[in-house]
Amino acid sequence: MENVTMQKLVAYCKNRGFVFPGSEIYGGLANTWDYGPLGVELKNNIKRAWWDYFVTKDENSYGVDCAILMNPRVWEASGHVASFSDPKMDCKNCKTRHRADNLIEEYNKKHNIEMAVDLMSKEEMSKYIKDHDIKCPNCGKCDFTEIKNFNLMFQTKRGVTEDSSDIIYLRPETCQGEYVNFLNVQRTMRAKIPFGIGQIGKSFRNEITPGNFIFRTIEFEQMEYQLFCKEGDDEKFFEEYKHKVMNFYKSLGLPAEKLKFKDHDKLAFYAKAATDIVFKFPFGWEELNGIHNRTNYDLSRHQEYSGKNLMYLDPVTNEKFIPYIIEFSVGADRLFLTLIADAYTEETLENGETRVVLKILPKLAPIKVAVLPLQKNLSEKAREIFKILNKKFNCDYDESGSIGKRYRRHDEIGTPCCVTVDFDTLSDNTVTVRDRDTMKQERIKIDELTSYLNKKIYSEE
RNA sequence: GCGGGGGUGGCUCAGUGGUAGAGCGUCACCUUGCCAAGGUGAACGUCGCGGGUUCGAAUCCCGUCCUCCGCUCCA
Repeated sequence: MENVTMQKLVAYCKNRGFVFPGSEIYGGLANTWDYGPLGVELKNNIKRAWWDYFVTKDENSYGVDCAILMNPRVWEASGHVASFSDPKMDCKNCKTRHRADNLIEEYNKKHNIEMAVDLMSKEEMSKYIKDHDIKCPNCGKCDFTEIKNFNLMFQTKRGVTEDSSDIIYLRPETCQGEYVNFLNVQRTMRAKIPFGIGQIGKSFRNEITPGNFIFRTIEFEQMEYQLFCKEGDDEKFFEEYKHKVMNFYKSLGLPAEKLKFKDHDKLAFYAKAATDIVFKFPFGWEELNGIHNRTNYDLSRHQEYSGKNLMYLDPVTNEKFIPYIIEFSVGADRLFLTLIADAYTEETLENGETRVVLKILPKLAPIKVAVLPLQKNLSEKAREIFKILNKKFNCDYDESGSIGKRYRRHDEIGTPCCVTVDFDTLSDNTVTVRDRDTMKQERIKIDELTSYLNKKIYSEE
């Protein structure tokens, strides 16, 4: 169980209908993945659990669902246009990669030259490097490839004519939608600070090196939450939410020993404090969830760039101020991987055989109940029961193969309960309910089946 | 982006220039009274894609895409 490899997880996800490589029949498209029939159920359950926990069941939280395409000025205000794009080039001699602007700045510093490197075009930078014989810091040769701009934001064009002024971006994070709607939410919900806005939606990043299956992809779904609070309360809420978020992951069944906090060594320019919750993936401890104290940077910038007043008026004290923001963010895809990696289990049975079990929390399981006739000539009764249960639960009906084989099939995809119909069912209206984890069986009356399963699948304790 | 390995039925792979294979899985029928039993039969491949060499290419050459490992990168 400890040595589950990524290779195994990818194969499992593909073979069982959780996740397929994107555009597979055309040879694929790197770092895109499609969720299959079981995957989409699991992912929806994960999103629902997050939404319930942070938005629906929190009195001071509101949800939004914002447009992926936003006015390009948003990304100028956020800093993405300026700092999400790097001029990169490779040394032809030693094959290392460098940022052209950094090399020029270092050179200028050494030679006491003052100039605005930010304003140089890539052609100018190339020429400058050649003219001044700026050398590769790794091997000492001056022999570079052309400079390429790596902009981590995907661009597209609005309008039918191709004009550079029509460039718009696919959002690289969802939170700007919450910021620009801060006043709309506050006004319409008559919200008082502190309050929060949550959003689940797709984001896009032209990552240079994505990888590790769905851990880092160029298109991904974020679940982000912004708490708006008063300056001075920010540190208190930062601490409070760190633990609230950690408790959420534990409530999904993730073990404490595979989760820990990790403070950032260096902070992003907008942040006052940043802590990650990291998870022990098969490829090491990596970020699952980020928590940031973004100060009033975002709303201040939007106030500056939009020219609109984004001050909050405290109705009690009549103070006016720009709220501080505590943000936490997790990828739905990354949480999906986390849960699958943790739940995937290969178990050795008493008879020496192994079974694969997806030990996922029942409420997250893609299929809740499987209805299985012991033999095919019991299918009429079994289908009757299936029809009753399928109104309430995501159910599967399976009559092919031996009963043991069908149990194993459902263990493998995490189905918490199997309902087996046998000949006694015809006379006494009871069925066998078999538990995924313990493999134990109970005899339950059909009348009581729905409430029995409901309790077993959705009870929190 | 760089270096190296790889791409053949759904999966794991064999096949070094001469009629595309195996195991597992899937489906049908038989059998089967609770934890991957067995039998019979069937379906599924333009060998990643494009071009070239050749009488003939899964096999040799070129390009390209995808993938794995390492580096680089990841406000």
